[in-house]
Formats: sequence, structure tokens, C-alpha cells
Amino acid sequence: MSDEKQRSRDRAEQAFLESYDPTQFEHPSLAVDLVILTVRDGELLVALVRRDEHPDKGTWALPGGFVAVHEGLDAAAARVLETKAGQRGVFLEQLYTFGEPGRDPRTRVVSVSYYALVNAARLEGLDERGVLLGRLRVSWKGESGGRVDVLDDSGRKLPTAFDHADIIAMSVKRIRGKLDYAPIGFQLLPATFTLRALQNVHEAILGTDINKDSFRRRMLAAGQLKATGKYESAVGHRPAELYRFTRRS
Amino acid sequence: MSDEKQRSRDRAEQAFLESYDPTQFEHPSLAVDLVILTVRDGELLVALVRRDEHPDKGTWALPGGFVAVHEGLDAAAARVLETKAGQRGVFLEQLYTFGEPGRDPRTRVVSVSYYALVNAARLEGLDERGVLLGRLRVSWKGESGGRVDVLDDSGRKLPTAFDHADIIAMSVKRIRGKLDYAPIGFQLLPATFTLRALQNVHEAILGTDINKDSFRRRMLAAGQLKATGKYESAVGHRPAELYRFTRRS
DNA sequence: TGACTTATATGTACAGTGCATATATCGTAA
DNA sequence: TTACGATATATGCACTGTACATATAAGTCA
Repeated sequence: MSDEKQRSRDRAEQAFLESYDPTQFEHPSLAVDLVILTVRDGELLVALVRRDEHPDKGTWALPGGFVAVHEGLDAAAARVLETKAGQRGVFLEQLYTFGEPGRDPRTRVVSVSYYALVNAARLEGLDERGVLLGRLRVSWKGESGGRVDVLDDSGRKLPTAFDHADIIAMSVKRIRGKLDYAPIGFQLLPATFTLRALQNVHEAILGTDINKDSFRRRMLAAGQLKATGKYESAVGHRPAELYRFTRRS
Repeated sequence: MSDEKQRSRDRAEQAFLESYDPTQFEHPSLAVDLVILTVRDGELLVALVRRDEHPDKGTWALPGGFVAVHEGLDAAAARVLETKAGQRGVFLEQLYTFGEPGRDPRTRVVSVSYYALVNAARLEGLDERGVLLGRLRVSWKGESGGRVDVLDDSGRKLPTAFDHADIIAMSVKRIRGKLDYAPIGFQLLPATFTLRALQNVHEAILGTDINKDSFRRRMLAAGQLKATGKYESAVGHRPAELYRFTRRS
């Protein structure tokens, strides 16, 4: 394209944009979808709700909702988190925005996805409210990314709605990367915990075994764990000390 | 809230969502904004366009545009990148979605931001098309995040539109973090380059000096640089070998 | 030709990690 | 009561990657 033609095209584009009133034309719908993650018995779990309507009726979807016209994105995500899963004040962070045309067959929906990290104990009893905790089977090593499958308690693969499997996969990729430099593991544990419990959480997220001694030293050297002086009990072996997360050593 | 009340509220929410037709109600406008970054003379630069209309008339804004109803987000970003900056096939990745109510005083606009990395030579002459390359002054160390200022050639601080300074700041935070584990520096260089040039790019992005020997060994050990056997010339000292980026060693 | 500048190569100290070993402290069962 | 199994905790050592220092190579320019 010649410079002259390019400039002409630029002027046309600029004129278009300046006269463009975004409230006047049809534009995509905006939703938030939440990947609520937890770790229980060394397994990474994700909260899903069953779709009762077409399309994708009977499949399992991420909890989500539409963003109201004057509602912030973080606020919409927090609202969905409380309404669908009864959680407040937990770790919640924006993940990625999915907006391919056709990802929702009904209409154009752009979804801003968030991921939340919740202590498993706080999600007890949610099955009575229609929320299922699916087990994540991650098919790749490291932080490269790839496919995930969601399994039920018996190990059967659950069908997922729309592109929600992609969203879940990206959340796993994100927390695997984040685990290396940010203290997020404790978000999935009670207020006090043993180093072994923290290591189990890391192993569940990373999908690999971690050297125990190195992990201990690394965590203690980071200066973000504070010994409480208390110990676990009734464990059939020497009890481990309980630690608490602290921002500054 | 009691469980009974909670369940009742859930049912109401569910009924609302099932009857909700997103095409029927007003919802936010959707835009993309691009942080086009380059490095020239050891400085990190960002492409900005002057706002000719109110609000924020006369301030400098990121190139952006509205997302068409059936246009993908990546496609919209690529369209803006080509229309506003004449670039195709360069590194372009989604950054974050900004959607606070009030970020645009006219109407509710949710902006999916992208960042692009472009070799400075490809951005020559864009000032004739109204694009200014602002110098970034980053006020924090490491990957923690914080404020950025945009300066013109004389070092004067440029006023930025809306929340675009926040978007730029997040892009800097992102590439600083990404530089540690992903080969993105070469995106800002010609096809062949010296190790010194690559180091200059890294230093401009990180805002710190890097030990030269360690940097050399680290880059060569990563196995993603291939020696071309050719050398720079007319540099007033011993010429350095030119390298090429390669995905696998 | 020699001074100057930067590239490239090599050596050393130090920090972080993986691995092995030794000791401590619980529950449990003979 | 005691022996045993299990895991926690502490310490030492080898290996690796990085920061820093030193030495040599190869250009330009006065």
C-alpha cells in the first residue's frame, strides 16, 4: 500500500471513529466467568455448575454472570463468587478475556475470566447448592500450557460447556507460573498449616514431586512464613510445627 | 445470611439469568487499546496518538478502537495495529481488561488491552501519521508495578488520556516479568543482532544494568540464539558476532 | 604503529538446590 | 514398658548458575 493510500485510509478511519457513538450500535455482551480452584487430598479441584438449558444442556460450566452496565469487572466477579459459591474476601484475580466469535452459539458474548483460590474447607456442602468440585487432570508439564480434563469422583470425564475447558487450562497455567514467585499457596490452606501441607498444595498445582528439604529451605528463606510455636497432634509420627503466612518477615 | 435465605436468593438469581436475554438490555461498549512498545537508543518507547476531541482533548492516548459485533478480540487488536501503526505480523499479546465504571467519562467502555513489541526501525516515519513515540520513565524496580510517566523528546511530561497510564504501567510490569523466562527481547531487534544489542534491550526494559558476562552465558546457554558467522562492521573496536533467534538449538 | 575500545575466553567466589545422613518425637503394637 | 515405624528437623556435601575479576583478541583511529 502506498503512503498516500495509507494516509487516506487513516483519515477515513479517524473520521469514522470520531463520529462513532458506541451506545448507538450493537456491541458484544459482556460476562464474567470464574475458575474457583481448591486443593483437597493432594488433588486440584475446580467448581462447576450444571447447565440446565440449551445450548450445551447437561454439560458442566464455570460459574458466571453478565456484567451490569455500571458494574466494575472486579465487582461483577466478586458478586458471582458470593452468589454462586458463597465466598467473600478470598483471593480473586483477573485471568484473561475470551472473545472469539462463536464461543457462545446464542449470541456474541465476551467473557472476562477470573480465578479464585479457596481453602477446601470453605467449599464444604456446596454440592447441595448444585456446585460440583471436579478433579483436574492436567496433561502437560511445566508452564507451557495445554489441555485439561475434568473428572468426577469416579474418574469419569465430565463434558464442559463452551470454551470453559480452555479457561480452566489457562488458569492452571497461570497459577503454575505464579507459584514460582508469588506466595499464593497459603490461599488454599487454613490460617495455620504445616510445611508438609504447603508442599502438598504446591505439588498438586505443579503436578510434580518437590524435594522436601529444598522446599523447606526455600519457603523459610523467603521470609513470609512465621512459626507459631504450636504443633499438629495425633498424627502417628513426630508432629510438625504450624506456620502462619506473614507479608514481611 | 441463613442457608435458607441464601438458597432463595440463588433461585432468584438463577431464574433471572435464565430469562436474561443479553441482546435485549444495554451493556458496556467494548474496545481494544494497544501498548506498542519499542526500544531505541537504550530507551523504552511507547506509541501514542493525540486526542483531538473532548474529553481529554490534547492529551496523548493509546491507539485503540471499538470491537465490532462479530470481530474476535485478537482480530480487533491486529486491525488497530495495522490501521494505526502500519504493523503486521509482529508480537501481539493480550495484556489485561480494564473496566472500571467511569474510566471513560462519556459512556461505559470496557477496554481489552494488548501489547505489541516492534523493532524500532519499523516505526520510522510514523510521526508523520500523528503517532508519537513517548519515552517511558518507570518509577519502580523489579516486577512489583507502580507508576510510569511518558516524556517527550525534551524530557517534558506528557499528559495521558483516561487510564492509559495504568495500562502502560501494566504492560511494563508484564514484559519485565516475561523477560525472565520467555525469549521476547529479540522481538525488538532486527533479524540479526549482537549480544550487546540484546543486552541493551534487556537493560532498557528492566531499567537496570546487567552483568555482561553472565548475560552472555545465560543467553547462549538458553540455546535459542544461533551464531551467523557474520560480524558487525565500522564500530571503532573489535566487531561482535551477529546472532539470530531460533526456536530450538 | 600504538593507543583505545569493545568482544570473547577463562578462573574464582558465592548462593541456591538436590541429595544423603543423622537425630528427634510422636503414635502404636508387642 | 519398650521396640518399632513414621515423619520432622538439622546438617553436610556435590553440583549448577551467576557475579565479578582478569587476560587476550580484533577492530578503528590519530
